[in-house]
Amino acid sequence: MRELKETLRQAVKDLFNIDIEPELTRPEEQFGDYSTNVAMQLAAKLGKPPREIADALASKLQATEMVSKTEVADPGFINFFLSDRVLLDNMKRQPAKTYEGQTVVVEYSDPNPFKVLHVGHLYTSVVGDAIANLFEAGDAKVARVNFGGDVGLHVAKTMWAVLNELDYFSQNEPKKDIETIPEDQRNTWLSERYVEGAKAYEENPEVKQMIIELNHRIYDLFPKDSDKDPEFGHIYWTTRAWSYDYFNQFYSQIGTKFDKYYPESETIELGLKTVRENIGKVFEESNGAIVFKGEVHNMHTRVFINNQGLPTYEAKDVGLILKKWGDYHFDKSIVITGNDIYEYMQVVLKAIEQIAPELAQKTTHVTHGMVKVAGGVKISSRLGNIIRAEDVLAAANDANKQANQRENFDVALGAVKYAFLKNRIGADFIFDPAESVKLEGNSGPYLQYAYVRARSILQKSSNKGQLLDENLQADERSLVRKIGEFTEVVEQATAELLPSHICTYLYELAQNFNRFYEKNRILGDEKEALRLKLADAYAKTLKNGLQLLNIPVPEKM
RNA sequence: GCCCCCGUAGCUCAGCGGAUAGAGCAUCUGUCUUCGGAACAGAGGGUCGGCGGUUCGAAUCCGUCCGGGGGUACCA
Repeated sequence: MRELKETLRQAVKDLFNIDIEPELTRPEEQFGDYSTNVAMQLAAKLGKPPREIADALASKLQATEMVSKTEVADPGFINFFLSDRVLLDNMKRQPAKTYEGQTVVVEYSDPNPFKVLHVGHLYTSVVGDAIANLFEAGDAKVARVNFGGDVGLHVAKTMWAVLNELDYFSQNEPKKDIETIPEDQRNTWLSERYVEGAKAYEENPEVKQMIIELNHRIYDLFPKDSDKDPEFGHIYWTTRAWSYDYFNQFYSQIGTKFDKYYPESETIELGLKTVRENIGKVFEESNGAIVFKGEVHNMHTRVFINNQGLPTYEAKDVGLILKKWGDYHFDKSIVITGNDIYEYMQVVLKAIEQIAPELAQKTTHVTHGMVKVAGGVKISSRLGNIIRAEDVLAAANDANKQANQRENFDVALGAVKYAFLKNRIGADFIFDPAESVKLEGNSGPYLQYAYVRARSILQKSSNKGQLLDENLQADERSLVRKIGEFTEVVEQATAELLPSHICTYLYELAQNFNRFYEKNRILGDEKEALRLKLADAYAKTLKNGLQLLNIPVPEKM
């Protein structure tokens, strides 16, 4: 409420000749629509009791068009009650265009080709989508990007097992053709190879050596040229394509769409070049490797180029940040990852800060916790004791089907997404697929259903509703007040990078409406016109909010 | 050892400097032949991990201790 803040600032200036930035908060409903603590802040400065200051300010602010009532409460809160007119107008507000003209790059999900998508990928995809959407709501130009390791030791491990499976290490001729793997099994088959390769790498020194050599051979395929190492190249490029197909298919299933994939292979050249150019300035040689000494910055040392001359993840990340900059010239770059790589990223960003300070300064690293699945989802030991992303969705879908004797993937997906999003980003949390689809209480389906109900009422009437009657009764007023908070919540969620605020708000909003709806008629009531308008504003807000979270909004369930 | 994150009701989590600490689930009690009840109303249940400090005011900020998780040179 910019206007109210201005009025307040002016009043403080007039009365006490002090310039302050007054704080306006949303108090509990009983206390009013907005509240300020300026009197407490000024008390020490003025040497007066806060209550006295509050009284003076309140009487000065008594009668304005916006505010119908001002109250002072102990120890010195000033509470403002908005007029019904203003409250009704607030329902029409749009989120502030805080990021107009800005470009925001959001990187998330980041699965590695040749490996399986697990719950963690599902989680960061959901959270990343929501954060990206929030910035779009603030009018930013948003690029959703995805970084993944198509080169590196994990790929070499997979390729070893692939070659082994295709008889490349035996005397048998001819070798098996990669294309003979049935299409619907390809991705699982490939993920199993990774687990196999990783195991062999640990257990068999001979294999370990082969894998290390394969790693070089993979790097040597780049830059891409179909004539390089043709037989091996064919297998690599074919299986790599399988992985990206699988990713795209999965993302489309959950309604995610990336603007750009950054395979690690595309960041190597720039990463290596940048690190090498800065040896002696930022990086130094140590035991044959190129490292960044973090200790002077109260961090730890990390290797950027290993003693075989290959880039580690660190050098690739340097390349990635520079690539992103070249592609987007972003105002803000957000990278969402698990909190296990917090310290790692601190070091990388510190290194980049020495090379391109403005890029480090524009980058925000959001770290999230681990999703611990409570039960009801199978754990795949063949794929390395992980919970696959697709199994989580399947479990939610089954639970929903059982509870409702009917399949509706939108509901299952909404349940999972909401269960993920309602938690504050940061700490580990437990996800219970059965609980999330229960459709009661604070859940995605509750909100979807709330929307469906409201739409159903609206569709029964040809009356579009009107705001003729501006005398709101208590529960009408409460609903209007809540709807009007939406844009503020969106702005806060964006600024704090916390979509969970939207979840909390939407649930409170739906409860508010359900309470109203329980006690009052809409259709056929003498206040039908007003109430239809409220129901319409409510439904639209609910839909906007769910769409911001990228949760499906079905019209019927 | 050093660094980072987490510890709020039986369980899962909100709240992150303000007014009696909130919700969902679970337990118990009501409403109820619905504008779609996947709802609504109510009850019980809390040393906000412990101890200090800062502040008019601390679950929230700082210090310290305890408990859990993660990171700490050629993995990502």
